[in-house]
Amino acid sequence: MAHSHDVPADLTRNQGLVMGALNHSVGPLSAYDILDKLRADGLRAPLQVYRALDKLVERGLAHRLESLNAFVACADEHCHRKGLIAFAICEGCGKVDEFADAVIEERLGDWAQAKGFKVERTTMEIRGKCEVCVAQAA
Amino acid sequence: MAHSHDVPADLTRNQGLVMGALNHSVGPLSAYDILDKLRADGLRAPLQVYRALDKLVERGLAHRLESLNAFVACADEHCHRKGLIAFAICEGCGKVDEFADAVIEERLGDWAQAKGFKVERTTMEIRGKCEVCVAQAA
DNA sequence: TTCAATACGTTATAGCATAACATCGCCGCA
DNA sequence: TGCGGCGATGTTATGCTATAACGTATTGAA
Ligand SMILES: [Zn+2]
Ligand SMILES: [Zn+2]
Ligand SMILES: [Zn+2]
Ligand SMILES: [Zn+2]
Repeated sequence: MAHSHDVPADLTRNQGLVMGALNHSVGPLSAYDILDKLRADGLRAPLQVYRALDKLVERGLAHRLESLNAFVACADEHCHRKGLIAFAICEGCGKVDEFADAVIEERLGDWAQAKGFKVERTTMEIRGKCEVCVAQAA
Repeated sequence: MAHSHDVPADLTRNQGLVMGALNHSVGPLSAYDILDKLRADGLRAPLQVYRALDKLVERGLAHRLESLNAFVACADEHCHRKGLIAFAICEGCGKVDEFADAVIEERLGDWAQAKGFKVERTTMEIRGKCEVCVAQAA
């Protein structure tokens, strides 16, 4: 879960706190999870967290996992250069693996072009068990 | 929005009502949307809708769109034979196009095998504008 | 008939997200 | 220096999404 500690310095206080919470978590956190972790730092209302998350997601420092209603720190410094990002979410340990695949993206582009569909955003989330958890279950 | 009217006959009353609501909608419906449409038929509580939806999704007659917290009728009679299904959701008119792509699925399988990840379920949702809505915007 | 499985109905509650409004601090500019 | 815009913040209230917990009813075998 390589989390990048070289966080941009121009984050606001709340943004920094939220980013820190995400960076120090092994798995995704809901906005309310984050809020609970940050009450000691003075945060009190969900909106404070949501507003920070909006900015972080906008800047590509964090991602929203639609299928979990939760958020993770971006694990790939350069993911904003890539188009489609996929997430593999382990139901066992909660870890999230982030990856990009040019072939899938191209294939999707082909489909869109054929249909005249203008893609604005794609979410791809794979649920299952990671290697470690598969081994443990056996 | 080809909705299949040859719905299985063994649905329960509530399941049938919910399926009907989905079939007659041009776009996705939230559970609460469905509830409102079915109050006249006697449904009163969210749980009645959610329980029906669970069964319908389980049988592949409906799909849940994670990025919308909403549900659509399955548009492809044979989609349960296919693996990965993708949804293209138009932000303009709300229509949803359901399709399967073997290449994407294979590519995903390759990634999973390389990583030792055991895939259980995949959601792929593309947000954007359909051909009609793109034309209108121009 | 008896039992188990499934569906149903109802109330209450938990979890996720945003509206609306006031305030504050920063920075560019008259 | 003082004004004014803008973005971030703080706070309260509210709305939307989903499930827990309980009891009843129906069905369909053994
Ligand atoms: Zn990323
Ligand atoms: Zn795992
Ligand atoms: Zn389908
Ligand atoms: Zn459209």
